[in-house]
Amino acid sequence: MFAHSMLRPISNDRCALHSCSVCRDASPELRAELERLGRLRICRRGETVVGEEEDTPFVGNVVSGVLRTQKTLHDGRQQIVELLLPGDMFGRVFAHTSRVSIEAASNVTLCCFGRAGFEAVMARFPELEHRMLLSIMEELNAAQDWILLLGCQTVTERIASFLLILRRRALRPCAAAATPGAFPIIRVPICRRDMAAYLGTTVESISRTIQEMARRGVLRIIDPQNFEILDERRLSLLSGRDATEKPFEHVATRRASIA
Amino acid sequence: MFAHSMLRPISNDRCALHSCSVCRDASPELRAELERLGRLRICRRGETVVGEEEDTPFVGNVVSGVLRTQKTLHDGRQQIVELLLPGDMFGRVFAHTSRVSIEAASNVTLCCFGRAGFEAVMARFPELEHRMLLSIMEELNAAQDWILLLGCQTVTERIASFLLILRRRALRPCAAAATPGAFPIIRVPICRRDMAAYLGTTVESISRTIQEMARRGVLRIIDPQNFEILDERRLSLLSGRDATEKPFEHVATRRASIA
DNA sequence: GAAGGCCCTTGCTCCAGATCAAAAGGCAGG
DNA sequence: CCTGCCTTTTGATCTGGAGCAAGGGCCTTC
Repeated sequence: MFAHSMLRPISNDRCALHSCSVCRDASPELRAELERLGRLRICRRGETVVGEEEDTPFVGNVVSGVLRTQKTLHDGRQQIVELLLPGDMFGRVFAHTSRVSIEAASNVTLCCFGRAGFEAVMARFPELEHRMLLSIMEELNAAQDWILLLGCQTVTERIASFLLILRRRALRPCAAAATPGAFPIIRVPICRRDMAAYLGTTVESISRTIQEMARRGVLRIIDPQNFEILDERRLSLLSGRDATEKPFEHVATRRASIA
Repeated sequence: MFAHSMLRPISNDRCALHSCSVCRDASPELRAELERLGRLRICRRGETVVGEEEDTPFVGNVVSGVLRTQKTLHDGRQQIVELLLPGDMFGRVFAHTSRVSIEAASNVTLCCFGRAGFEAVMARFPELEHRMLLSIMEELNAAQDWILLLGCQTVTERIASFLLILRRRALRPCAAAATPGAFPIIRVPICRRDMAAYLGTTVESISRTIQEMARRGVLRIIDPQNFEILDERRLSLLSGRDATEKPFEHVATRRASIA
């Protein structure tokens, strides 16, 4: 029987992340160091990489697939706090116990670094520590954006925002190479249940809202995980984040104003 | 007429934060450096320290009072993303434009550092950069905790959690000195409108919920900003975060289970 | 000391979205 | 191929909390 996850050293042509993760722009010495430390690991969908309140033996980045980091209340309610796509880092340096559980939302390939080893490299390469600082600041920006989304946007706005975020990610240089020419198609890499846990709503509401968007001609449902964007302008308006939308003068409320 | 905010150098006995902010445990040289760079600034309630999408000329920490960092949607809906209490840092190093607006939720005293100057000190003192990394990681933890709160907790749970967080902050060593012996009293340093914008709800819901808690004997309302905790155990249960609460086996839903 | 603004509270109404229920399709394992 | 499980969708119902309105108290400004 195989171990339920496999570890192996990174051979030069394995980790395709050199151009878009911690390794990007790293000096040759640092890159060599990281390559020596890194181990590829494959996890199947549903597998837990790090448990909540558990020790975090390693950090790393996602090579392919999607990780979810989530928190669970004692009565079982769950909230996905972050989705980690290829190129994103997972795990926290200097943090002995994880404040979230990290699970595979799809089959994933990870590039893992032992936490102690990684910290040692950080101590020797200030450029790495600096890069980590910037990376965590970016993560904080995203988290604060999510707070806005959960705190005062409707389910429709959340879903539209989510689709647009996925789209922007897919159009980023290093990801675009992976899905060439698929311009108006958005691929949602997670199931409805995970979408619900991420967006702070339920599978039923998501299903209804997306079907409604399709009826209104905003998008076409190719299959439950793939949509063709028919009217990006309108999707952007639905997201409530459109910059061209004129500010209203009336008193702000918690709910969206009637569109 | 006075400038609407005043700047002055920190004299040795002015900034009381040596023991609990960036300065804590700083080497004497670093501390001297920061003291030379720091300027005290006083802002009145409602004043904007840094506007959304504006340039951030400085970073710093809160000496007294409360700052709120908030985001605004184009139709005017607002969400407070963070409350910064004495000892907390505001502003982002290396970030040229702010992603939030930073405003005084009460009269505040700030200790400000020019951003460029602070970054220069960081470059010379790795211990400072490291401390910043840890500080931002802590901020990220708090933000992710807030995502859980907004994503799947009821208004009652949010309020109870908020009160308990304030309580824990007030009991922390360096803050406790400021309010000695005030054990069962929670002071809420912000108005209902800010509470609502922070907790993702409305002033009416907050008012009703707190009154209900008082009717049930969980707390006593001394005045709208001061509460005496009568039953901490029950408050903790209401927060939905009590560790002793037994996990249910039934299917988890988005709503709280009937208590 | 009068006026205007906030701030907080409370009653009433209404609705977005959660919950409950059920059915159909797909996939993995035996 | 059958069985069981999971995913997605759709319909029907219910409710937590938002919206609206109004009243009283306090503070600041003129």
